[in-house]
Amino acid sequence: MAIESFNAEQHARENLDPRVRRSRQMLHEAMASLLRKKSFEDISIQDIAEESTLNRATFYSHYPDKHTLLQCMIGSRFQELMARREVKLGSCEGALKALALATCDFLLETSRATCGGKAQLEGSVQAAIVAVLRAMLNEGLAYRALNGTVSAEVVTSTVAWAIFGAANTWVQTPERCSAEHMSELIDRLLSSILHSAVAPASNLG
Amino acid sequence: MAIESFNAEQHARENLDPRVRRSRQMLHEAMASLLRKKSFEDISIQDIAEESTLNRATFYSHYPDKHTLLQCMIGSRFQELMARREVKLGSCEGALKALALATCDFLLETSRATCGGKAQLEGSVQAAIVAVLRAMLNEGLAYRALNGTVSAEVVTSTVAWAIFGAANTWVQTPERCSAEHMSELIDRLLSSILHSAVAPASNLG
DNA sequence: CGACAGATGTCGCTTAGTCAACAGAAAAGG
DNA sequence: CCTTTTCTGTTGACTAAGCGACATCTGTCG
Repeated sequence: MAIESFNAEQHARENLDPRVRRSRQMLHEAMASLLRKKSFEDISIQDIAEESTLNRATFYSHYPDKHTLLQCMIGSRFQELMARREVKLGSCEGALKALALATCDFLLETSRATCGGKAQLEGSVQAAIVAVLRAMLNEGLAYRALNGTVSAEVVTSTVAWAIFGAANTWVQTPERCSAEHMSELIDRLLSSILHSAVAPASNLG
Repeated sequence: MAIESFNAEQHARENLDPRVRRSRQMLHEAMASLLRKKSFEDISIQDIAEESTLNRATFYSHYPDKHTLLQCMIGSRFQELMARREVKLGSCEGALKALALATCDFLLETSRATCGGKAQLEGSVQAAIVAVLRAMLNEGLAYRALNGTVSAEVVTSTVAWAIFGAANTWVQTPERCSAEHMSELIDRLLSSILHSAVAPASNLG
């Protein structure tokens, strides 16, 4: 239920009843707001209903539980950040670095906006972030000629998790370097992996 | 239709369907937002519908026209300002001045948040503001012994319009004094009128 | 002048959200 | 331990909002 509902939420983002868009938006905001006050496991469905001013039954008509809500919230906010920065892999050079930078910024901001400070992210949340990264990487590769040595899915999955892993340990490092510097580092580490998937003629920054 | 619907909106503010509250809130915000971009007469119902992300039919189920919406918006925002400042005529001393100050601040802020800058207020809008003033003055007098020389309604109406008149010309004065000073002035001008309605023993600041 | 694009109210049908009530699963606590 | 309370999912009846369509009523242009 988790990933499917998240994807459904994202893909049909346009032609979607304004009411459900609003309700989900309100549930997202309620969750974000509550996370500033208490830890995730202390948040009840009732809390979410009250904070969002929506009825409890309405919550259940959108999400089966609070984990799924959190996952969808993270995914959609991460995606919004990407959209705001207009991060697109179409424009080769520096795209990978931009992706890494966005991930670093997002994780840092998320951990700051959370009650526990740097509370370890839920497993499902990690998956949500990686899902966005994978989708973007896949889209980036879609327009390129591939050499069939490895499946594109494997490559993008590898790179996506690698970005997440790097960024995640980075935010949890007490004395960390700048996000800018970190993303530069990630770019250098991973660009070769990405190149290994595309045909020699094609070029990916 | 105008005043009645406004009052209905205010009085039943608590036990009111959340959906209705939300929709009206969104319509208010849409109107306020549009007023920053264009003048009132250039705003169409469709504009309001689009800006609020509500359906055009939904607008008509709340307000008969944009004039009524504007009026309700002004009234409710003015009332909110009062509530925020906890202006209450129960606490005698300085209450009238606080009322005047709130009115000055509100009119100034409203004219600033309007496209035309200092565009003359609609007649219905003036009535909305005065209605709030009158209601507060009436409530303030309700707990006091009155000498029957003049009806309380006449007094509060007089004072309310006087406050509005003073504040309104004040905001339209290019080189005006501070709102603080102006409200002090209004207080001195009008407090005697208010006193004329209450019994000698009672005291109203 | 008519043609035409756009705004206005209004209507019927569909769907989302509200609300009260329910039974069952945890916690709390004496 | 058993009671009491709180949270949880779920249901069904009711109401608000969405949507498309329609007949107007503008204003504008050739």
